[in-house]
Amino acid sequence: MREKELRRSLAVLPMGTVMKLTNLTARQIRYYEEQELVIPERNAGNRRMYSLNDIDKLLEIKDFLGEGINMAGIKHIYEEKAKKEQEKADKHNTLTDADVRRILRDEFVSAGGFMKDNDFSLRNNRSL
DNA sequence: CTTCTAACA
DNA sequence: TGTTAGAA
Repeated sequence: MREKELRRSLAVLPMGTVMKLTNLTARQIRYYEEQELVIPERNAGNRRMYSLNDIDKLLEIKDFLGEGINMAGIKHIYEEKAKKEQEKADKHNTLTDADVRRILRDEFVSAGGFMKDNDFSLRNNRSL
């Protein structure tokens, strides 16, 4: 499920393709970039290159606009979404007590070269 | 031929 | 947002 995300993030679509896929004008697409929504990569020739995720976001923006939401509103929506994703990332990266114990054990093992005795290592593993 | 930036009879 | 000019 990680490989798929990588491919969806690959910027391989030029403006013309994005216009056809989203039915938006180049003017609009560039304007949304100015508003810091959907920032595309640039190729060697300074051409904007979009990813499939960018396409999804542009379509989402088009929907929001169609529902009568303005730029400020859309920006607010993504700001909130970014905050929640950050919180989740923080929690996901929090070490559990089990993680700390495992890391501590590995540190001691590599530092002292203990655990040569099988009985000792088995007893030690059982306690972890 | 396509896309980019900058600007507005 | 549309459109256009001139460059890349």
